[in-house]
Amino acid sequence: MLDLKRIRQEPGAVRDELARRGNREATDAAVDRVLSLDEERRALIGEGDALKARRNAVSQEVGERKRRGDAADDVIVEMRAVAERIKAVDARLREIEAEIEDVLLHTPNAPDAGVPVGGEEANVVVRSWGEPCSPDFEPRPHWEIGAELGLFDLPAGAKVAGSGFPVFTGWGARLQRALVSWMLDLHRENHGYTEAIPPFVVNQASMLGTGQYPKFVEEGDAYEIPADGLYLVPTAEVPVTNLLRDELLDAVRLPVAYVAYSPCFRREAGAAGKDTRGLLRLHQFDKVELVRFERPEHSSEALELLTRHAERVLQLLGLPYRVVLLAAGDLGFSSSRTYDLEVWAPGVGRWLEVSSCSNCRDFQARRANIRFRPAPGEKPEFVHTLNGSGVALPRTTIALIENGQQADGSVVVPEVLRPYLGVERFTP
RNA sequence: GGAGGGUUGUCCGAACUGGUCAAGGAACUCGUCUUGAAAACGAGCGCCCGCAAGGGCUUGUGGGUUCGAGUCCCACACCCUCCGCCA
Repeated sequence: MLDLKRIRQEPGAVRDELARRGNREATDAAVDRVLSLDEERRALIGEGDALKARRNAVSQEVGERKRRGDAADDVIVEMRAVAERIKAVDARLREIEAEIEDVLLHTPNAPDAGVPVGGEEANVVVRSWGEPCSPDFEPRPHWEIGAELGLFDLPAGAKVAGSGFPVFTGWGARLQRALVSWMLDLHRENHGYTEAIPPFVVNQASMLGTGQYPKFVEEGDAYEIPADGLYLVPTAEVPVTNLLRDELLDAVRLPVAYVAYSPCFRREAGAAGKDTRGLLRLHQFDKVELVRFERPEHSSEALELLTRHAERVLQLLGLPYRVVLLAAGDLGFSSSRTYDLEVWAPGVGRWLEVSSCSNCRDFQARRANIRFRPAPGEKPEFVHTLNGSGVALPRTTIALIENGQQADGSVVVPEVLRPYLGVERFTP
């Protein structure tokens, strides 16, 4: 959520920042709406406060008169009218504040200054690692290899739950478990993260805290459990970031860094029929997520650090990848700056997004009310929150299969996973 | 699912039958004192509106009763105890 005070103080700057996302008309309208509502709001506060001051003074007088045994009927009659008026003013004020909140909750984060303007086509590859080379035989797509080696059974998953709910079997299942264990170990031992297993459902306050509510939910992308007011987590970012919701942290506790495994559930309402082949796009998938809470002045460098931590996973797996700085129009709702990690998959002949590392600055912290006291005696400030996949499993699995495939139909297992799996390759 | 108890500020914790500023303490900040510190003492220590003076709000959340609600009523959330059910 953007800072109402800042919108009031520098509306022009806020307009320009938001316009970088590419829909100036809509964002300008939101800012203007907030400004006019805020003006009305402050006028009503003035009126209401004056009435309440009168009420407080008279109530005190009534108390004194009653204690003395005097009558107070005359002012009590006056106060009935004042109380009515206060109720009306407060009711209108609540409406206005709810509307301001509604607009603000639907308004995305402002992109960082260094973020390129434009849509997806304006994304910038900032670096790459490894050679996206194809083998000297015709590489096959992962769904063929997977079926042949019995790594997963998509028709079975479709029967049990529906299309997009995969079933991993045999070495494929063990590979998922190995990847999760190894990634958690890597980030905990080498990168200093605290391991966490969060709830896989969250309440509405949590969805609001990280920015999924209201938009993501309204657009039908979340799995809901109406009977309990819960949602299946679309990413561990939601429960883990909300671990510190409504907390006032000691500055010495920062940074806080969590690595968490969770399955992720997404309805992908807007993406029907797109990239549906094999494991490319799923309704349920596993992910290891990195979440950091930082002092504001450290969040920019923390995003670089967190991105390097995610990259380390791909390097150790030996998968060629590139780092893409997202343009403003391609940014997620809550993010001010995002690096996508895209891994090369020769079988499908494409770069696949396996991680998205974002600095949300104070956008989520303001929604979730996550603060810290910079120094003893100073005012609490909002922390900056960051998150990134470290990394998502299915597309990493695709890359492992398609990059590891051999002419004889076997798939070579990366060295780092061998202690977890006990084999060097998967064979037919 | 049933019964009971609870939720007060950064933390701890009080407030009889509704009528002062939500007592007091701890921590923290500034100041006085001190060679320095501790102790002691004084002030400050949440949010909103306002240039300011000042005013308003804040006892889990949301309603209600009342001139006036931490206090009374209703609903909900969460925590604790017990019963039931159950991995």
